[in-house]
Amino acid sequence: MENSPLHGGICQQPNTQLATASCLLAPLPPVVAEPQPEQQHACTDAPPTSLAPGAAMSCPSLPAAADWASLLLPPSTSGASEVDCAVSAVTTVAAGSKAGATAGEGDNSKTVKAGKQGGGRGKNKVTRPRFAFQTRSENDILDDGYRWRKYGQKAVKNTAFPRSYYRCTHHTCDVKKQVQRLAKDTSIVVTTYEGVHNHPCEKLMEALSPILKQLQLLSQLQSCTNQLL
DNA sequence: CGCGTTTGACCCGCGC
DNA sequence: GCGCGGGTCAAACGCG
Ligand SMILES: [Zn+2]
Repeated sequence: MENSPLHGGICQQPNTQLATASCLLAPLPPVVAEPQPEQQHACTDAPPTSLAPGAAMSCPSLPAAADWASLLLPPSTSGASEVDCAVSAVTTVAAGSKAGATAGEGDNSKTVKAGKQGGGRGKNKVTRPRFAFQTRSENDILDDGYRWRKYGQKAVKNTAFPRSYYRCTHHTCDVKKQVQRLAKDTSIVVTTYEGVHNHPCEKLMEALSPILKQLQLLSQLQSCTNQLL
């Protein structure tokens, strides 16, 4: 079942804006942060494919924000394989630049053993959400705004290209992600995030600070205006 | 020197 | 019990 790890309708939207919005909405959206003046054009949109049973992921024509919100917190408990409802949407990333392209994403609570070397005897099974993203990019390394440290690389069966394992460098954060390319479509990179960041993404903040500043300014201005009225 | 990547070894669950 | 496949560790190495 390694093939077609994601299924479902395709929801796609402009990346940069989209990424920013989702980041603001959710505390830890694994999205790209670099607001690059990239021309983002919608990739080939496909007609809504039949969703797999259990994946009640519907992507009606909604504003980007709403769409993502629904994507980020789907109440439905899906019972599929690894990444349950992985909506596939591929955003094209221009080569040479790290523009964000997000694709599908599935939430899955997987039981993983927490204990490890040296006395982690606890059968402590922690369930943490997993999100799968698919990106069409020539570049392997996509900067999503967080800092990752690679801790492993392994070749998986039936996959010509190795899979890389990354971990968030924050001490208070043990989010992991793995990146691999599709065997057939070399141009597609699948990124699977595991867990949630419990810290802000400073890169995103940095990129956003001017905008936020201006927002504050506008807010003040508005309040002043209201008082005058 | 501090930090991130490389890379083989190790571990562990699972199927036979 | 053993082999395999996938995930992680950690020493060594490289770079700014
Ligand atoms: Zn993190």
